[in-house]
Amino acid sequence: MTLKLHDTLSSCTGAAGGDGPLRVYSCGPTVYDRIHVGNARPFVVAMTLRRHLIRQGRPVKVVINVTDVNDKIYAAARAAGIPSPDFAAEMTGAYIADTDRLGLGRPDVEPRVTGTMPAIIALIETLVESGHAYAADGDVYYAVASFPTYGALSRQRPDQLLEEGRVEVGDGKRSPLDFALWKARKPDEDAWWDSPWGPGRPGWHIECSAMAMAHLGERIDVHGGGLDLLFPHHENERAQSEGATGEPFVSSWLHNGMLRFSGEKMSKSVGNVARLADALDEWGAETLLLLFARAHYRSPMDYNDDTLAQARAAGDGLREALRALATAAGDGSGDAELTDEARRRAAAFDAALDNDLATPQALAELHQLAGAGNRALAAGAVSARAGDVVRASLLDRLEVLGLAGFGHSTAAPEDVRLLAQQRLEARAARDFARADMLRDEIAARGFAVRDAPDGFELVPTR
RNA sequence: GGCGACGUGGCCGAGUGGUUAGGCAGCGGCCUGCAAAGCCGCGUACACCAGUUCGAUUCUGGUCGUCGCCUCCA
Repeated sequence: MTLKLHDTLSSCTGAAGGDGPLRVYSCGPTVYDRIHVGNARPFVVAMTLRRHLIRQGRPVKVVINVTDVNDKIYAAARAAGIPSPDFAAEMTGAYIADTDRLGLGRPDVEPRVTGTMPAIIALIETLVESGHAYAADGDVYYAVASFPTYGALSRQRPDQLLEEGRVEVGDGKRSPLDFALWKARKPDEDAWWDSPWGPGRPGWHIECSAMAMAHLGERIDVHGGGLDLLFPHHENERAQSEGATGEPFVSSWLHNGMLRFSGEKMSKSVGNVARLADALDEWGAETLLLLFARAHYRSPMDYNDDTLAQARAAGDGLREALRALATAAGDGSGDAELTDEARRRAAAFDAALDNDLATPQALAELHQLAGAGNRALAAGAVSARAGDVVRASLLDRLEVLGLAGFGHSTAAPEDVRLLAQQRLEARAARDFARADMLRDEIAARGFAVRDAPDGFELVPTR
């Protein structure tokens, strides 16, 4: 099985990675605020890829950085009245905590800009020495004209960009297209580092080149991030990295589509954001993960109550199937057919993910298996043993998507069981008014009661 | 204006030159005291206009529309 990914540079879908661990770098957040749901998408994509490969025993190394020095951080810290390093540390902690709640685990390395300063400065020095960069009054700029294929990744033409005249003209810049690798310290900036060019801090793009190379080497397999980072961020990263090494930097540039909120991109600058933590509070990790998985990572996707409710409903179906399989006690006449289908669907799930992380299709395989299980179960044809096998195979793949929690069932507490028992008795006495009242009471305590041949079943609501 | 992505049934979302993706919602039925869950049945969609073809949702050209980037942005 070969992993194929779509590469933005070539706009082709092709084999990703060779021998050795798949080296994946994905642009993480700038921690000037709590992250929103859109910020979580590249994290989910990278971690899904990681989990998919790990489940199959294929080696992978995922690096997602944290940008903890930046203009916006200075500004936000100032507004909050605390030192910017403290502010950045606090927000970094919040980012870790928020993404932890998704239940996808952590990347292998999560480097901070502030912890990578020597590598960043060394990379800038290399670029200066090789003529790709020049110093000017304590700033250092990348000379875009020195990189012939600048614009190839984002399909921008340098002459066209210049014509637009929208690029910022810096004081010491030779060309308006040039961008800062190092920025001299400004008087009100309370975090800075010494460098050959004087005190200051790195520009936005150089950090990612340095961190990727520091942890994955000069050539990496996959570089991910939001489509909105394509230009200028990734274009500049490519120019820096390849300028420094003279070699191709990335085999597959992976760009995820934007989340749309009310028809527009969810973005802090637009102001239409839903914080990840709030979304998790309201909908839970599983519904959010399912929402992401239901759309291909490159497609734009709508984030709203309707799409979330649909994701939740789809999840409920899988949850039900798992619950039912756990209670299988049939004659086993359908075992062979069902376990065979489970094998086929599981393989198809893997193949779908190998095909440019086609999560909607992968999910469809699971839904089909769930349906097959329900049908066989309804026919009383599934033995307890086969039920377990199929259930385990379903959970095994759901785990890749972070959805193994669908298999957990909350046992009803004693008081709820007592109410259900009383309802059973009321029904036996044909006191249906009382039975319905007890059902409402049970519902108020978070459980749905279902009649079963041998009594009742209590299922947690949500 | 430049560059790019995309337009599939009520919604989400695969896919293919001629044969049912799947899910959710909806309707009818089975089951149930009523439900819930599950099962059975039901929708012939592919933006528009031309062209190629025996045949196009799938190929070609054009039109329209949506979104993104071109500026901090996942």
